[in-house]
Amino acid sequence: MKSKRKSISNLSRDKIVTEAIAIADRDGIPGLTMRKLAEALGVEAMSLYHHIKNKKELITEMVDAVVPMIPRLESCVDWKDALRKRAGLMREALIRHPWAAHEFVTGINVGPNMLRYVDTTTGYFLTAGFSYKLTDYAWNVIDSYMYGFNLQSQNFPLQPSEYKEAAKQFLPMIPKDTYPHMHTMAQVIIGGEYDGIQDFNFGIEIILESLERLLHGIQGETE
Amino acid sequence: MKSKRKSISNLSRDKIVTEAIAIADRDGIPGLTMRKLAEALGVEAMSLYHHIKNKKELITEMVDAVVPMIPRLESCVDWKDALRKRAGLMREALIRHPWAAHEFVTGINVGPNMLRYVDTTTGYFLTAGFSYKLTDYAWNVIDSYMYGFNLQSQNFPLQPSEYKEAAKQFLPMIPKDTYPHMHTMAQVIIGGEYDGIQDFNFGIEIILESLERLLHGIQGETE
DNA sequence: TTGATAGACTTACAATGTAAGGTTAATACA
DNA sequence: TGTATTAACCTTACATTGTAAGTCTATCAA
Repeated sequence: MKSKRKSISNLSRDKIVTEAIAIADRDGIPGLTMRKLAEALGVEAMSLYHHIKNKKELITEMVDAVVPMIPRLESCVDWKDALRKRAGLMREALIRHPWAAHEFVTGINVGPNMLRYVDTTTGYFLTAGFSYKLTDYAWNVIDSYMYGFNLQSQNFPLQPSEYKEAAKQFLPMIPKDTYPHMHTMAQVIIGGEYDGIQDFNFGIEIILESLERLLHGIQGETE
Repeated sequence: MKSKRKSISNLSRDKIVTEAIAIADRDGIPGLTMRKLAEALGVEAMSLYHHIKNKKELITEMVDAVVPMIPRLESCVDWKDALRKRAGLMREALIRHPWAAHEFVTGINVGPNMLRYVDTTTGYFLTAGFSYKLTDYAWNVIDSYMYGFNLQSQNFPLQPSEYKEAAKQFLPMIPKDTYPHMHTMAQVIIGGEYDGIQDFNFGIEIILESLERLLHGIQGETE
């Protein structure tokens, strides 16, 4: 008598989460209010509380729902390629859902998608021959970078095409004698030989390269 | 006739910012309310608005006030040592002010301390011989990692000493056939050969090592 | 039929940032 | 000295938020 009800409830729960993600994608988490969400679902705000405990729990569900599905490592695929693919997929997810990076990084997530995601990632490293300890380290470096990069770039107020003009505008605020390096840096930007915060992949490659050297024991410099 | 007023105003502004930082350190940014802040200063909430435009501006000031003072690169000091030092100082600041990482990463900051901080950092790279473009890339990788790592570890709900017990508790939620790698990882944790999210420095060393190789042109693998 | 209950609704409240405007005391100038 | 200006603070008020508490209703088991 309970299982039947539960399935109906779950359906509604899914609809709530889906709609909440759509709203958050548009308006951010502050723009996701219970009233607005309810209205979008043709319902009153308090009705939502029959399906979710509170807003925090809703966000937890939303986070798990946007965890990207990353492919299992097939034996023939290089672990580095697998991690590149994973980084690309996560980056796409973070771009599609601009609120998500902050939520991933803040607070714990143990939804089924996240668990699968983490398990697969861990598998990449273990299969490649990393120790458990090194796997944890490596995984952490990559994710810290991924989240940090995306948070920074998502919140950066300018488009690459606007850099030149902005730099020109701010140059007077950066006198050469106080900030010599930044002054020149800004001039370089104005000169057009430069295009600002770029290339997520640069960092991924940097990190993967060092990890590979660690894996092959080329140099034990781990401090 | 105006400058005299201004100095009094600035003094109050500083006191507001200082007190706001103290409150945020204790209660976080959500716990920093205008009323609470005013009360701590022996004043009514609306009085604050004579010195600051709004809460957002206040936070901007707070952020700049906690930017660590990093030493200028003296010619004899290795650029990597300078960056290690910088990372350590920033990490201390982020630990002392748990709200700060999020604010650094979210929204732009052009206060005088931040400008000096960025200028000095840029100087490390340029002096070492990095191009402007590579300097920007490198600076970005390090900061993305720094912010990402701190956000993750600060929000991680467990102390290292609690890992073992937590892992034991969660093990049933991680069946071996669904999550084979994580299952073993959790067992390793229980086995005690492992101590969880650790070592900020690991990532810094990893990144610095690759950057040095790029600087010396050992391998052009930058994708 | 009856009565339990899932699921929606109504009302209400406390907490928040801050707009609008009032009060007071110090300063600038006649 | 007297008067006008104004910096600094205060009072009141409001819209917006999450959500507690309780109500109504249609469905389904008995």
